Amino acid sequence: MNLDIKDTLLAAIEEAAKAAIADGVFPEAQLPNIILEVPPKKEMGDFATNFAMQSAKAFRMNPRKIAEEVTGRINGDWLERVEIAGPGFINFFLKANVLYDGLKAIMDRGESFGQLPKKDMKPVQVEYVSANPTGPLHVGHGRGAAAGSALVNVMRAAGYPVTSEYYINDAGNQINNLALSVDHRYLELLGKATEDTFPENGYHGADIIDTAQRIIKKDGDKYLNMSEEERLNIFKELALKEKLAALKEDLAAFNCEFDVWYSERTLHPDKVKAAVEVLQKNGKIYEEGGALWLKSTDYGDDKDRVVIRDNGVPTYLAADIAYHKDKFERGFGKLINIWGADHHGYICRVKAAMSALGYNADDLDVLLLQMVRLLRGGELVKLSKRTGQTVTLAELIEEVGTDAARYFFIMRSMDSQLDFDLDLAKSKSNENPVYYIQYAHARICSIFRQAEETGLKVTDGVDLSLLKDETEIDIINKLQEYEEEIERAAAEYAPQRIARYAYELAGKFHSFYNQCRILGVDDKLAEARLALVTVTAHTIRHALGILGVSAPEKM
RNA sequence: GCGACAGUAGCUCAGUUGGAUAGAGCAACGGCCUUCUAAGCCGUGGGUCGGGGGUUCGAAUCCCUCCUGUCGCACCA
Repeated sequence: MNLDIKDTLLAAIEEAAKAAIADGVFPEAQLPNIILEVPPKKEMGDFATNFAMQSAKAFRMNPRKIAEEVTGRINGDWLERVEIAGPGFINFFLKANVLYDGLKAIMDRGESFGQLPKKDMKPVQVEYVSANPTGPLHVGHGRGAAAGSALVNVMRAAGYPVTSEYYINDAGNQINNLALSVDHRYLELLGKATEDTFPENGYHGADIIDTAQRIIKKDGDKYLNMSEEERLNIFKELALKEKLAALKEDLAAFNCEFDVWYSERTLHPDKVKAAVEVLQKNGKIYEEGGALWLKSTDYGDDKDRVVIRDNGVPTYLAADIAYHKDKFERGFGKLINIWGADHHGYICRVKAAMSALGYNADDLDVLLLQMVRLLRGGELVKLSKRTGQTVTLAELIEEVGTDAARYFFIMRSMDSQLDFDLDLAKSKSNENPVYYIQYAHARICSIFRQAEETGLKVTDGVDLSLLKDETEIDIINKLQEYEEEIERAAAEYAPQRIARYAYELAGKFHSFYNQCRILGVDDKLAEARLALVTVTAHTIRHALGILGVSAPEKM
């Protein structure tokens, strides 16, 4: 509910409790943290607190007795009445004008409703997707893309200073394997190699063959005359450029924008070297078997980890340590990484490295995204990275659309496995939650169009107290919760809360729509209702915007 | 073996700073379109919150233990 009235109420409870202590009714004791909640039933009032039960032990008193003493000391012109219920809940019933004042306050916010004040804090970085540029994004990356961008959006709405970043793994073995794969396909297409000699760690995707074909179309067989090394270097850069461009295109089509594209290559060799030197200086590196090891076991890891191989080449971890060190050096106070759950074993060693560098490992939060399984016709779709048998994000968007795909990815909490039902996502039916929300928005927009024709509009003198229907009250209450929901979703890194909120708000609107008419009723009432749905449409649009889902005006 | 995450209605899932009679969608059943979009609304039925212990006024929620599922446990990334 409305944050102001909540603060007023909290203060009133605290004051009442302190007054009771001053009166000698309660013993001197530390007051518990007072919690206000919206009760599950309307008969339980607009707000409730379990303060009496919380403090029963400290006061050594019966909770109901405590509740009586507190309620006897609370009054305010915003309060209709107070009741004590159950084991000692205190239920507050607010005067109706509080509700209408709250709605008026939202109306006055206009387009800014849903945008919380900027927080005064060090910038936060969210790094997500960061898939290797060795092939197209698949559905698993899609979940990361949807969850990450929604998290960025909701944190920005909550006022956090957020920078989004994509780490491009454009150095290391996988890029060499990419070059080898393209090269082999190139030779194959020119009849100089056969499938059975395909590189062992090569990429089998059809996109690699496409790349080779494009090379031939453009330059023919001219690369056959070069040394293999020369050719591989050219193919490497060419393929990398192409894969990266495709990746950016896929993400843009999926409503994901990144502030920074960070190249791993810029870490080599200086920043990697510098990071290792700091670790050495801190005594967290030792040599064994010709390799340099990080003493990650000092920080709870199962075993120590190699950072520089015996051949002198840094491991992936070494680059990652340098990368995260660089993030902190860029001034971020909080780092959030979104990783696939299959990388969870990696968390401990990276955090260990941060501690070993002298940073606070708690300033790095790694969010794990559980796996996605695809269902079609009730059957599991078999996927294999090894053979290139995947469903790409582009194919998914093609099949079900960005809106449905994003909503489905976001609506489940990150740590639940997701069964993505392709048939459900593309069904234009009442089984599909994303359409349910969009439909509510489209219905309101339809009303706007007709209201305009009849000349109905909201004026400064609108009388909101005419909104007395239960479905109207429900919507107003729900609207009041929106910014608190944004705050929680951001603090808990839980964008799925916004998906659910949008669904629930849409549901309240649909109930209202079937219960009450806007056009054709008394002018003053029509105006009040138009005001109500105007704010509702804005809020749905805002929530969908956080989710990266469109809010169509017609369906 | 170790670890992360899950186990809640027939199905898919909400609900973790401990709170009132555990919620929603789908599926099932019964109603609502001469009026602003029926992609909608209203109603009915449906549960040993994986099992067992513990903590306390109170546990789906916290602790211990066991069972089941998924994913990991490289000088790969």
